[in-house]
Amino acid sequence: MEPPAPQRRVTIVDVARHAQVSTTAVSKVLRNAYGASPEMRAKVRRAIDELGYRPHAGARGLRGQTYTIGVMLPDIRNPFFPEILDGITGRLADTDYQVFLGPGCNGEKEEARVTEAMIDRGMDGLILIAPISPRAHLERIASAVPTVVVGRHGHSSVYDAVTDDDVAGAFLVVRHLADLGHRRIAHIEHHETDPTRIAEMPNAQRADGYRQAMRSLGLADEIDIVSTSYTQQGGYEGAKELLTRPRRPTAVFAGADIVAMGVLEAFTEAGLSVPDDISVAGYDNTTFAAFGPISLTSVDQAGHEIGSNAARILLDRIADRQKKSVQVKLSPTLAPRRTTAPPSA
Amino acid sequence: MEPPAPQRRVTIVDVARHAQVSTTAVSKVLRNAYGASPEMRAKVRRAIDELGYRPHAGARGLRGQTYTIGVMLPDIRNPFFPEILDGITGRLADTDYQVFLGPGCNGEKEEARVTEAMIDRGMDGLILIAPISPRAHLERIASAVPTVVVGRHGHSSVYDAVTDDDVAGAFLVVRHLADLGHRRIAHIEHHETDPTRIAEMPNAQRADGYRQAMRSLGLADEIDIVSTSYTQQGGYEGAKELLTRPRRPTAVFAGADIVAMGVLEAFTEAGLSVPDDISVAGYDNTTFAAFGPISLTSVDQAGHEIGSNAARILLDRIADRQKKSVQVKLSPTLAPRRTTAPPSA
DNA sequence: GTGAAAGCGCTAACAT
DNA sequence: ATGTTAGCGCTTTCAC
Repeated sequence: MEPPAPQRRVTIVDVARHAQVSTTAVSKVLRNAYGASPEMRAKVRRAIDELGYRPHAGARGLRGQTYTIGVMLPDIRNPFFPEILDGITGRLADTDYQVFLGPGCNGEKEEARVTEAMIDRGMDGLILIAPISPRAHLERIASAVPTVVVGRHGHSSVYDAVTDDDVAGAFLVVRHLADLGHRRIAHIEHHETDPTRIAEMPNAQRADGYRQAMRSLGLADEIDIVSTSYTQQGGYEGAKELLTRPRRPTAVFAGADIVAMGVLEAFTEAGLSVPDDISVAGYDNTTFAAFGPISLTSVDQAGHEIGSNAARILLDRIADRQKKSVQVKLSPTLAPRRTTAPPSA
Repeated sequence: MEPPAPQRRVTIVDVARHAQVSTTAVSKVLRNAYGASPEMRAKVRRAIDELGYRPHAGARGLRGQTYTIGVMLPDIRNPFFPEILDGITGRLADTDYQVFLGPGCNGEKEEARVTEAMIDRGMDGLILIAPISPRAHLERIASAVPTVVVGRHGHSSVYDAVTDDDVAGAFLVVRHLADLGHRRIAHIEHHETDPTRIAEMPNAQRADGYRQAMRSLGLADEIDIVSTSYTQQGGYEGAKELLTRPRRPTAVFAGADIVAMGVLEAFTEAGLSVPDDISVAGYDNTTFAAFGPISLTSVDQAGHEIGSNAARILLDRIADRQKKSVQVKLSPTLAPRRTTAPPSA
């Protein structure tokens, strides 16, 4: 009775021996590198299949790459992020790269922990989605590993950036509401404290776009912004506050679908009917917004394209770390639904 | 003008030199291993801080552990999974382990790709949430790396398992509806084809629980199951079919909240009022269900506990790979809301 | 309690 | 085109 041998993993040495070639040859085949004849390639591939060999990423990383891409996103619960993710994995599907996600991070400290963990694991590239860390920190990360930042406006020479045009998105909403006949259009924004970060954050851009749009439509006097947060709770509170106005707005532009959810909840509680008594629009065009019984007018960010662009740019940068940084700004579209209608008055 | 040195990473050798000790000593301190005096520990820790040293996980993995836990989950979009995830990360927060998620996998092939990628990256343990791969494949994975399977019933001697009692959950719903006075209670289940897998899947258990509950309440004649899938589309189609019944059910138990969403959509379209004309209950108690304007009666699976239990058990198994496998079955509770009410007739 | 040295699986530089 | 060899950063014997 032999003790059950703790089955050693098949290594490149086993493959080399089995194929009667050197380990170098195997390595070259694995990486599709120059310097292996077709016959050699065939021989090696056969051996790989027969032995069920799979390279050990950690060992590869010690000298070369790990073929691993890390994606950091702030909150798994936000139904917009899966769209981006699909775009990323779609673009990477027929490459040797494998994607791993960091667990949701809510604060700067969490972001730092996750990005460090990714770097420590030798990941070849990072995609940071809507990070809140200061730009200096992002640049430190990017100088350690190829990095694409998604959802931060502004230009960096160290990292590449993919954004959606949030100003344009806000314009779409305001114009849509104005076209319906609304004048008293209020906005609920995410309160931003950090002065260095403010100009780069999508939420600030949306509020800015709202202001610009209102002015350009001659509605400057009607500008009405409530500052809470991009959460359901924030939407709820913001809506409550808007209901106390002497002249109640006839339409509310929430900075995110999740905020609109809170708004809808508050209005339902207050006995208001949407859109008969008041119109509501969101941002992100989440599945929530698309859900029939809710049918929320929203802005579609083309998350899939954002993701595939980010992945493509990251691969380019991995291939050439010296190349000039790239900025891509995509254009949103409006998804008009049943929560917006002409004002009753 | 020096060319900007491509800043080499700080290694254990740098730390050892800086602290005037051997690399062995540093390694011991890192792993809290036996054989280092308090003074030595202090000295090394100081050097680590001063140099900003962080161990390279890939290199560690070549000999020991990578301090990485992989979590695979079928679909990021399902709002139930983040709860489990929070439970996992919460339990792991003050350990040295870092969690990474595989990107959503929908099929067996995808699951295999992700789990292989995790193993190839030397992950120390895996948590597989609601996997659909055949049991034999799960056991193969588990024999390569410590594994906890979440949401699969049945007992394995190779992997540990954490489940929620789906039969009990179905009972909760049926009893709740019966208590309200319903008799014609229909169920929408996820169609399962694979005969070997069927007994292990939560969806099958829920359908089973529904049948048992109906019988035990003397409603065996009213059993009415529509077989579609656990998607919004599946709920929509299932509801459509139920509406064609000669004697329409007065209540529908959807096997998952996402299914209930589709049911609600179909009923809204058909001009039916919920719960006045017909009651609807879901399963999972997602944020969707809790959302005020929807307010869906649902079953709460205590996702957080599921996650923390899975993480705890995984750590135990990493510590002792020979120990007997463990099964934990948690108990669900009912979250009654506004989509269920006494039947009108 | 401490350190020297071997080696984990792979790639890259350097022969041939 | 192919093979030999050094070494990536760390942990682990095994001496002392």
